[in-house]
Amino acid sequence: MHSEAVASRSADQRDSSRESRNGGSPQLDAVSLAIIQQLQEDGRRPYAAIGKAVGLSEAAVRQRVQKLLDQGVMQIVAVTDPLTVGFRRQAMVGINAEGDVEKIADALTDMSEVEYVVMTAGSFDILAEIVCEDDDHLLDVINKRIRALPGVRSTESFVYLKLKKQTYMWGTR
Amino acid sequence: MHSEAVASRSADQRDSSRESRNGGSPQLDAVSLAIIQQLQEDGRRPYAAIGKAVGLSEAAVRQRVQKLLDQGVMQIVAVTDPLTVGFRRQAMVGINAEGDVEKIADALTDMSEVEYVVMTAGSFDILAEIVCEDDDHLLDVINKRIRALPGVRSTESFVYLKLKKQTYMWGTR
DNA sequence: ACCTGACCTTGCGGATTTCGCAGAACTGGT
DNA sequence: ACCAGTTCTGCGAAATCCGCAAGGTCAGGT
Repeated sequence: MHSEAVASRSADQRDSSRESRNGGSPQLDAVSLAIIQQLQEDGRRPYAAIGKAVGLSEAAVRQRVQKLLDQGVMQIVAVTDPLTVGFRRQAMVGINAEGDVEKIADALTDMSEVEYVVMTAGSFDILAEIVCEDDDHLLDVINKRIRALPGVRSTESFVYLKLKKQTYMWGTR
Repeated sequence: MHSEAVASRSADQRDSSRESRNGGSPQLDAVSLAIIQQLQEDGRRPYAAIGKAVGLSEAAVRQRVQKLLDQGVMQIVAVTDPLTVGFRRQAMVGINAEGDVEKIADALTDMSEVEYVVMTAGSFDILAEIVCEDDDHLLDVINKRIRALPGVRSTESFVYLKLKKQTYMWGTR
């Protein structure tokens, strides 16, 4: 059987006691969490199936998914190993900056070759992942564009040799 | 009109001259590339729409997508900002290792808190992204589990302060 | 030349899913 | 108690998915 979730409907799904636990920006209740979990397993899973799993009607799931998408809380996309798809050079770049670090992060965000930007604590202020087609391109991005940003004190690059794992399944463990 | 893609069908879609350009493992031709691109924009886009965009029938798209999924070339999933979803502590861990580095990478891959593992060239041999619920958990993973792995010489952690960008859109630029 | 295998197309129906909308239910504020 | 805003449910209608069958085309091998 796989319909237990529907059981205690009247017991209130969006459990406000639990919502407060999460300090994130747009509060996510337990049901949305469950929906996201479903879509992390299969981004194309039908709304009806998700509804059955989380104890909601098909229409309700649809609305919530749409809202989560609109709010930018999640996105449903195809992900691949870039190396498989023809991007042979990738690197993580650690950056030391001075001044307005966030502004630099924003500048990196605007670069199409930069796929991932995160501000960190530690010996780097920012970590940025670069995806390029070849060495020339990578060199160009790192030396000409990133190092040229005002406030960038120094950078250190880690060229990817082999991607071993790439998951999107927190909560599903 | 929006049906130009269908025009030169007989001119052969799977253009073998271009396929050879890519050195990846399972050869991806231009059409599959285009399909992936479509699904990177919207993982739920209907097959018919994709077909119209890449110049293939609905059935053909369906078959290819299924194969790409089966082969593990891509996956269609929901991705989120973990911080929004209740995981408050994340970090990138740089690892210096001796001996069989790949074996260590495999060990990391087996840990559920490790979401991303990549072998690199540079002052770290491995970069691993850790996703945890709180500080205790993070500390435990880094100090007790990762540092305990045989062959791990040293580690350096970069705790995430703010995720600025996260894309999956190479090729779509 | 012939055959085989891989892949695509067209067409089809039935099951399933998506989508929009109207009405009911619940929440929080006054 | 009432009202406004939000969320959920229930339903048809339209669109999509899915499996299947009958060719067509092309590349490679014999």
